[in-house]
Amino acid sequence: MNKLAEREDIILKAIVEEFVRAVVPVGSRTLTKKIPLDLSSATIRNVMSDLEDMGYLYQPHTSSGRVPTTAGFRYYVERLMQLKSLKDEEMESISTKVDDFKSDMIEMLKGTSKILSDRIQHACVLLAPGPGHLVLKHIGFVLLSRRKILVLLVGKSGLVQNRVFDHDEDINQDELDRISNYLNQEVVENKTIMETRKIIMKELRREKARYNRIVKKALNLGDKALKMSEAKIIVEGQSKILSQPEFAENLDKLKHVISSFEEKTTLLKLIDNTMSSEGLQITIGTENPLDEFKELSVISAGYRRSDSTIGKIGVVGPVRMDYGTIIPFVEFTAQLLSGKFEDN
Amino acid sequence: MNKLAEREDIILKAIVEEFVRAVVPVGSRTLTKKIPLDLSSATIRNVMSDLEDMGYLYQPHTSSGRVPTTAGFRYYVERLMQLKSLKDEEMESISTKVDDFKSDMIEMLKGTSKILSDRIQHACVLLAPGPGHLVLKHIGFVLLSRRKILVLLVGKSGLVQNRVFDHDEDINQDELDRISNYLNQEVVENKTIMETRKIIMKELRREKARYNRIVKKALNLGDKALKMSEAKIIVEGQSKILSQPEFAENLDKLKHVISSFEEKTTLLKLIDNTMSSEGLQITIGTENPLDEFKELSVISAGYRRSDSTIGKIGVVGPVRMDYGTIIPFVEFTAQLLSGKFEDN
DNA sequence: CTTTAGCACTCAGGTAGCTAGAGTGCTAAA
DNA sequence: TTTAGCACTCTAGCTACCTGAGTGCTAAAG
Repeated sequence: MNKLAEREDIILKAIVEEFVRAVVPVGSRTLTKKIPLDLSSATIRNVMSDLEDMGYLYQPHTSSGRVPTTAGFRYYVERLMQLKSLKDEEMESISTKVDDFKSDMIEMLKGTSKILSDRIQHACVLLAPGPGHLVLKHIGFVLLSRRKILVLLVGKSGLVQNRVFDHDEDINQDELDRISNYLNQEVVENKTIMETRKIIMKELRREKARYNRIVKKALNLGDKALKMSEAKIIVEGQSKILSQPEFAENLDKLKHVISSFEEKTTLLKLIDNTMSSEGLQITIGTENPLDEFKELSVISAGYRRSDSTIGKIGVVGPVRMDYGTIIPFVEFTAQLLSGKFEDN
Repeated sequence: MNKLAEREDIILKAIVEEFVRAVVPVGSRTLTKKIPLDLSSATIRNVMSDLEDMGYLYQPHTSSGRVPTTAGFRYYVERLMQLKSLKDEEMESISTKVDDFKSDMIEMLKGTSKILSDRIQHACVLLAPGPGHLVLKHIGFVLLSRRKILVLLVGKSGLVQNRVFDHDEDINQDELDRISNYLNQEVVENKTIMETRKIIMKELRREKARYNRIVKKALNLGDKALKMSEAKIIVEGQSKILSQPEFAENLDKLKHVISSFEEKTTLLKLIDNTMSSEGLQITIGTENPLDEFKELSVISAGYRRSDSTIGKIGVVGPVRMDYGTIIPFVEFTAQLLSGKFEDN
């Protein structure tokens, strides 16, 4: 994407911003009033025509104004946009609201998504930390029936995961208690599930395990218990999409998009595709490989615990979003979440 | 609601069913073909006119066919409708799907709602059992930080509930373990949370508690741990509402309804209003006291553990629903859930 | 070479008028 | 009591027309 002439920059910027504001194709006359340059509409028309040739604009029909293409928005986002930094009160207000949530991690993440969604009036998608990243505080077993064992994994932050599995021999609650004691004392404390599993694997290979029945059982059971389940996706404010003027007439598209949002697997793909890398990421309209989201943009940012990205938070809205305003919000929220997951 | 003449019954039934099918006002000519009687359209017109006077039908405008009113649907549901009982395969298929869910109660309920919603193509609202109804198998405490305690309540069926609360004095994990041992052995086994609480209250008043520190602490903690949290509402398939033809043109109403669905408090009211009684309940259109839902009907049924209703499952859709098909589904699903919560 | 004024042209969207079709209510006869 | 027949009503869809915003092109001015 080559740098354009300065005048082209100014005009493209004005077109994008005017289009974002009014959601209607922008014409040359309107622009004469919006740009700081003193040019006639005819001149602007020439520039617009150039920009169209370069692929930054397109006309819905011959005699209409221009609308930025995906490439136009992309250029705008990379070179023209000015980020509007958040006001201190704004940050303050968000972070106190987030602090108000109780200790259940999922509730906190849902709440945070809702806050973000309400602030910027677009849908919000959040990928919760995979269970592998849970920092364990405690592991417990409850015998439900002769060979059915419930495992409880309690995270440092108070998050609980649980799951039932079948054991291949009879076992009683006392034994389970001894096993969980062993695991809690020897293995678990302050490591993530992934780390814990690695340790267990290693231990299993060591001599000692072969000779101590309880240890061996504990490790085997621990291994089974920590097998990971899939990541969780949270969506808030989907109905915000209904309010977007571009969907007001096209009910079919709307339906399609909304039901995609209900389909967790589609969302998972969306996140795989657009949220895979770390840091801030912006996917605009047709850049999105999923058909359902070709008319939407996704702005997302990862949040982290110590050095690794453990989840993502993103905003999904029409291509015509106010990128300059929304990006700082998304970044701030991601930072806020990182802070929540920091060990302290 | 008085019984109508037989011919009126037949015609009203045909009108309701034809309207449900075609979602368009029903005219007299159409009816001549749909009813088993050999009557001319003029005669039918007279009957329709009578039915309109009685308030069962109305005309959107003078030269259009008739549409059933709320009263018309009500009469239909109470006297005319034939329930289509579920096929065995259908029941089989639903119940195996529900069985597939893992032990987390909320996940199971969500999944069940989704299955129901997909089968009947309408939104589904579910009120999860208040935590007081869980039959306890095990209670556990994990110390998260000095005064923050996580309580784990494991139900007999493997359902887990957890919650964090603050304790007013320092405590350590050993002590917590002793406390949970005491509670597990002396109090918990095979009683619901509510029952357990009652027992604890009684114990606390007895002499013994005053002299044994651990027992006292245990009872106090148990009391705190079992304080009930608010009921949880689950919504699945809201987007099904988008596909309803009656909303296709009226985007504003649609928006209103959809955002009401996102607002948990509104839903709570809906459930208070329409799901309060036990057994099957049907609320049609304007019978609903909430403005947002005046154009929707709710079919709901309670599910129970032993003798008390512990939650509700309901379908929310346009007034023009296929009541005869949907009601058996809702009833069956509620029974299925009751089964899940039964002690066995 | 760049800019601009001017003009012819295009197209969406709104309005008005017309028609067809579905449906009604009423009346008079069977 | 039922029905055939007829006049009437209203919606939905179609066409024609007009307006206004916007364009592209050309030729003249800077």
